[in-house]
Amino acid sequence: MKAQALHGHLDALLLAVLEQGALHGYAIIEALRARSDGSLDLPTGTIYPALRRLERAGHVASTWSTVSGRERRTYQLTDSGRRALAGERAGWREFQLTVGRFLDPGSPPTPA
Amino acid sequence: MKAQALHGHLDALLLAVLEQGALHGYAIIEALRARSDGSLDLPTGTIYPALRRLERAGHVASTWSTVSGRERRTYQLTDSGRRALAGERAGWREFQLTVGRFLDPGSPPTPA
DNA sequence: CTTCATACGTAGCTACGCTACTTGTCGAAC
DNA sequence: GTTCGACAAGTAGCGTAGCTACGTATGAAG
Repeated sequence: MKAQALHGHLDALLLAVLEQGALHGYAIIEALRARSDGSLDLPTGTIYPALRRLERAGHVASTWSTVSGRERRTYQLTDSGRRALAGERAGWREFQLTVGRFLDPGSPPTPA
Repeated sequence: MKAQALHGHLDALLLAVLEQGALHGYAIIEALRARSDGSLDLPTGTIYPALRRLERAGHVASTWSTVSGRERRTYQLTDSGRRALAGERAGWREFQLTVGRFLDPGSPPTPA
C-alpha cells in the first residue's frame, strides 16, 4: 500500500505492536511486516526516529542489551504509552468512521 | 478529530464529494462539514490548494461563474477523476484493513 | 456604516515519513 | 581468508502536504 498514507498513524501502530511485549527496533519492523502480510515494510529511517520520538514523549522506555555480539535497544510500553494507545485507538475509530462515510461503498451519497 | 491525520486521504474525500455533483470550493467545505457531522471543518488554506492540485492532475475541471455578484469557481469530476476515485477507494479499503489489524479491538494480538 | 456570511486566494511554517547513507558483528559461501 | 547477506543501529537531508495567518471583495443585516 502507499506508505505515506500512514501519516499520523505510525505512532499508534508502534504502540500497538509493543502492547504485546517488548521488542527491539529491527524486530518491530519484522513484526509490522508479518502482521500486515507484507503490506507494511517500513525502512529503518522511518521507525528508528519514530521510536526516539515516542521515548522522548515518555510512551516507551528502552534498554540496551547485547545478543550474540550485536547491540540491541529493546523498547517497552510505559503506562503513559498504554494510555496513549487507548487514545490512538479512539482516534482511529473516529477517523475510520468519518472517512468511511465518504469512501466506503453504500455510504450516504444523498440517500434515496 | 485530529485534522492532520487526513494526510494522504484528502484528495479522496474531495473526489468523493464531487462525485455527487459539481460544487464550488466554499460549498465543498460545507459539504464536508455537513456529511461528517462537523468532524471535518477544513480551512480554505487546505482545500483551495488541494483543488488546484487535483485540477493540475486532471481529476477535476473548473468553470467560473458569477452568482449574485460573487465569483465562483465550480469544480466537476472528470473521467480521470472518477477513475482516480475508484483507486482511492481501493487504497482506503486496504489501508483500513491493514491499520485496523493493529488498532481495531479483537484484532489478532497473538491469538489464543 | 459596520459586521458577518459568502467566496476566492497565497506565503510561509511545520510535521513527518522517506531516501540514501554510515557503522558494525556474525555466519555462510566461495 | 575474503566476500556477501542477514542482523542491528543510527543520521542528514528531502519532499509532500496540510495548517496558520493573512489579504481581497461583495451582499445582506443591524
